This record gives sequence, C-alpha cells and structure tokens, in this order.
Amino acid sequence: MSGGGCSIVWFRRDLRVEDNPALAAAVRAGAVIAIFIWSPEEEGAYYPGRVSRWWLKQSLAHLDASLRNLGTSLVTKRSTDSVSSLIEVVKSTGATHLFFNQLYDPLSLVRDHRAKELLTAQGIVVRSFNADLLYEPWEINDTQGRPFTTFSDFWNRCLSMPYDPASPLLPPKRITSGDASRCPSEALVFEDESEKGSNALLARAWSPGWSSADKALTTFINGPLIEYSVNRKKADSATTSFLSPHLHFGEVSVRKVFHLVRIKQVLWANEGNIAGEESVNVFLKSIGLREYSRYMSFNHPYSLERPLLAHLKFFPWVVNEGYFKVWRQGRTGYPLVDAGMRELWATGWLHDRIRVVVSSFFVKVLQLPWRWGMKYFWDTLLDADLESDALGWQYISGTLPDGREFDRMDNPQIEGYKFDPNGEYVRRWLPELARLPTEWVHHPWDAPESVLQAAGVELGSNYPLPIVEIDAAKARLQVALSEMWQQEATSRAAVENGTEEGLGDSSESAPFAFPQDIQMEVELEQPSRNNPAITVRRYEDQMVPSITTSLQRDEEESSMDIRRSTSDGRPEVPTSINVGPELQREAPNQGGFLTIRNNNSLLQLNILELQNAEDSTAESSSSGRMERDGGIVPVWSPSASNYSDQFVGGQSGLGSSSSYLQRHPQSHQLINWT
DNA sequence: GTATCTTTCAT
DNA sequence: TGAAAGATA
Repeated sequence: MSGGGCSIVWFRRDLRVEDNPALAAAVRAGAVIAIFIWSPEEEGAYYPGRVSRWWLKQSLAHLDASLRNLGTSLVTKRSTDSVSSLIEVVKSTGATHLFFNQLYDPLSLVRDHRAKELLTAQGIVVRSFNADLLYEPWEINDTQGRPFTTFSDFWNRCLSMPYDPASPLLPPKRITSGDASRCPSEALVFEDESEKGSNALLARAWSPGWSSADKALTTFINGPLIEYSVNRKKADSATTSFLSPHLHFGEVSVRKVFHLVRIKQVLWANEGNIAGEESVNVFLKSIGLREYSRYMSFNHPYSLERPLLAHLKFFPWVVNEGYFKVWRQGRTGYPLVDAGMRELWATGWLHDRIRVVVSSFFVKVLQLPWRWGMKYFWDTLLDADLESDALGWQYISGTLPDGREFDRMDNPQIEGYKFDPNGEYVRRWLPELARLPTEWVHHPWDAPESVLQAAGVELGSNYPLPIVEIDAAKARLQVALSEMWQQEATSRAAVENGTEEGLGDSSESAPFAFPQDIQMEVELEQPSRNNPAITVRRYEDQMVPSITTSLQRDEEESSMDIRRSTSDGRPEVPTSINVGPELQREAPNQGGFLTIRNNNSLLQLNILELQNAEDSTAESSSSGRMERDGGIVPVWSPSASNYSDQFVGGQSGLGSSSSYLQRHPQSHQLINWT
C-alpha cells in the first residue's frame, strides 16, 4: 500500500498509549505512523543529563514494544532540527495529518508553533492536544480574566472549576500502521561508553515506561497515599509516589492520576477517614505545583531564566565557583546539606524536603545565583523538569510574589533534627560521620574533641568545617539586600528621568552564564591519606535510590567499589555549555522581533503583530469566557495589567512577548472529538 | 469558657 | 519570619 493519507503522531514527553489524545485522534483518522525525534542540541544549555537520557532510552523502547503489540512501531529520527525532520517525515510518507500533544516550555511553544505554521502551509492538517495538564493554562483565570500570580489562588481555582478535567482515554485496541518503509528509523544514541557503567545501576531501582508508571501509581494509591500527609516530614522515607520521572516523560497521564486519587478521596471521606482525605489534598497539591509550573512557563516564558520579581535582578549574587563546587560535592560542612548532595550525585534522586534544604542553602547561605543550582539539578536529577525546577528554585529564592521571604534563612542544623531526627539519613550518605552520636550528627563543629575522636571524625580533614557560618551568612545577606534596594532605586530614578530606556535588556538577557565547567571535579578530591577507605567510598559510582531492599544495595556497593578503580564515576554532565536556549528580545520599537536563538535555528516572530493580536483578544475576552466549542481555544491571555509591572517581564515588555502563539490562535486548535 | 504561650509549616 | 492551629493556664 502507499503511505498516502496516513497520520503522523509526534511523540515527545507523552510516551504512553493510554490517555494519549494525539494518538487516539490519529487512530480515529486511519493509518498511523508514530515518530520520535531526538534532537537534544535544540535544548541548548538544557541538553538532557545522563540519567534523563537513560530514562528516555528505556521509555522509548517500552513505547515501541507497546506500539508493536498494537500493530505499528515507533520510528525514531536523529536530528538537530525537529521541525525540518518532521517535514521530511511527512514528505517521505505522504502523510496528510500531524497530531501531537502540547508542551509549555518556551522552546517547545516556539518550535511547535513553527511546526504548525510550516506544515499547515504545505496543506497538512495539524492538530495538537492537551495531554499534560488538568486544564490548559488559558482556562484558569481570575474573575477579571487575568492569569493568577499566586499558587494557592491558582490551585483553588483549578479545584473549583465548573467542569472536571477531561476523563482519561483508554488505549487504542489496535493501530493500523501507515507505510513507513520510505522513512526508516535512525539509531539513537543516548549514552556514551563512559556512561554505561553508571547507567547499568539505575535499572535496579527504576523501571521507565508507561506500564511501570501505572504500576507505581497503583502501588502508591493503595499504599503510601493514605499516610501521605503524616509521612511527608521524613526525609528518608519511601512514602513519596516516585511518579515524578514517569510524569516528566508523560508515561502516565496526570489526569488519570487525578481521577484515581480523587476516587480514593471520596471513598475515604465516606468512611470518615479524615487523615486519608487530607493526604489526598496534600498529594494533589504537588500535582498542582507541577500544573502551576507549566502555567507560569506559559504566562511568563522568561521565568525559566529570570526572577519574576523585578527588584531581584539587582541582587548581588556571589559568583563563586568554589562555593558551587563544594556544594555539588557535598562538602559544605553542614551534614544535612552534604548528605543530600551526595545522594543526588549518587542516585539522581532526592526527597522533596531535601531539595528544599539544599537549594535554600545554595541561595541563602552561599548566595549563589539560583540558575546555577537549577542547571545542576537539570544535569543530575532523574526527574529533571525545566518548568517544575524553575518554579521550585524561584520559590526558594524568594523571587515569586508568593515565594518565601527573600531574607529568610533556614538553618540546616535545625532542619536536620526536624527531618532526620535520628541522623539515619546523614549517616547513610556521610559514612565519615556514621559513628557520631545523634546529639552531634547535625552540628559536628560543636561536638567535644573527645566525641569527635571516638567517632573518627577530624574536622577540616575527613569532614569539612562549615564553609560559611550561618550568622555570617545572615549578615552578608542583609548587606546584599540593602545593596539590591539601592540599585533598584537608582535604576528606577534613571528610568523616570528617561536616561535609561529599555532597562538595558541586552545585558540582562543572560543574567548569569553557567560556569564553563559545571562538572563534578572529582580529580581534585584525591583520596585522603588519613582515611582512604572512606574517601573512596564517598566518590564511588552511582548508587541506586533508597527504595531498593538493603540486600540489593549491599550487592551494589561492593560491585561499585570494584568499578571505582577504573573510572572516576562522576555524573556525566555535558561539557559544552552553549549559550541558549536564550530568549533574546530587541526592543519592540526597533523593529519588534522576538528572536530565539539556538544552535541550529533562528526563529523570529514579529512582536508588533503579536501586540495587535493581543489587543483584539483583550477585547474579545472582555465579552466573556473563551470559546470552547468550535474547537478553538485561545492560547494566551494577555497579562496587560496593574500587577505586571512588578514582574521583570512586564516591566520591560517581555511579559507580552509570551503571546507569540496568540498571533495564530487557530494553530492551537483543540479538537472536540467526542 | 477565654487569654496567652508554644509549635508547626509554609509554593 | 509570621499566621494558624494546638496546648496550657
């Protein structure tokens, strides 16, 4: 048969067959060719880290197997420009339709828009769907039709929407395969030789792919969920859902999670189980934060790079790569922080509480620029997710309207006794402190010499003294803050006098370039002469997360000790840190182009056009709710407003540049195909 | 019962 | 840090 008339399903972060609206629509339309395009260079600085790539590789294999069971297979392409590859695929297969599920990070918004524009121009029917969210970002607005700027208002609105999130779709029973014979798969390489050893261990703890995701969900709902609100305090527990990497790659639908969890909640409510009911609320809140991260990214695309509160751009961050390195290596001298960083480095996983601890320490005590920390998380976390991580770092950094106060500084010692009261977590990840009594385990610097000696701890030798004293850090933070306000006042005065037009956009487009070498520099950490065994242990290779049985872990530890002799076992963080994806904007009055620069593509969208489109939508939206029938959903609600001036984006006009999609609302059609 | 101290927990 | 919930007088 000829491939003519078939549909392409473009898989990205929706690696599942169940509740996949794009796949379902394609199956409905007839013959299907499923493709995945691996084009990591497009992500610029956010080239996926080693553990993310490992996950993706497994997940794709799993998806391919599932598609084969249903009657087709996954065509894979290696590319440096996904849209060009898409066009080639369409041409070589003679497809007439393209279906995909929407993404909300700035790069994807632009890329998907371009795909729609180019393919539509060639007569291809292009449809995209919401598979990633409970509600589309533009569905959730305040009473005046403007996007929310605080999480709790946003989430309350989501929970009180007049209509429920769409019900999950069943997987297709069978897929008629389109003819992909003239569109052969290309081999994708997700790991290099040096990464294989480290990756092999991941498989013991994690199992990527949609069916494992489903299993994890069921296990969680029938197990830890009911106690979720009680257990969330413990840093070292297996009480989290472990769904985040699955959710990142779309192996399980967030709507399915939502519905199943809500069913449990109703059940527990009827039984009068208050704790269970509350647990569901707490868990759903974390789903809501994921939701909100997309919402923020959509409404403020620059929030991945810049603080949302304008004055924070004047904060004098401490640009100290030495601090940065010490933090990454888990050698800050604060046991809870160090244990967390060692766990992250070794396993690619960190309990949410500990993420808060280490990132708060990073921003408040070390005063390093939060984007560095965010980048390191991106490189090392198994569930690295740009939107979620940006939201998290901005929250911690106090750069959100509803984030923590900027001058609040947490004390790792106090948090240590709160989240790890018996010191078990610290002892597991910091063997050099393993023999220290609980009384001192979170503040060894206060311990009597005799206690340290008995525990084999030599401060400054096999475990460091605190890199910065908390009191000193507090004082430094105050100084930095007054400097910030002074700068801010100066700048505002300059703007009011008209001496500084446009706020010097060019200089702030990349607030803090990433350090050239963001890798773990293990070679600088020679095994200590005093205690070689412990030092070697500290830098051994990737360990599995704590969810495995202790038996398994023992095996792994011994096997890793052997491997240690041949490779340095550091996480493989890409060495080439390119500039970008960097969103650069020239002032609208100078020609008005939103320029998105990337390694291999340069996209330009005319901002003047966007602004016109904005005006018209502002008018139409004032007339009431946005249309849902007719299949057209407006894609962006302008945040033209009184609050926007507190945002960097609003102040310099960047907020409105997020409307690049709005110019073509029809390009974001949502098919009403029930 | 209220008034005031203490603890908890932040998106 | 400070608002809300819990504990104690």
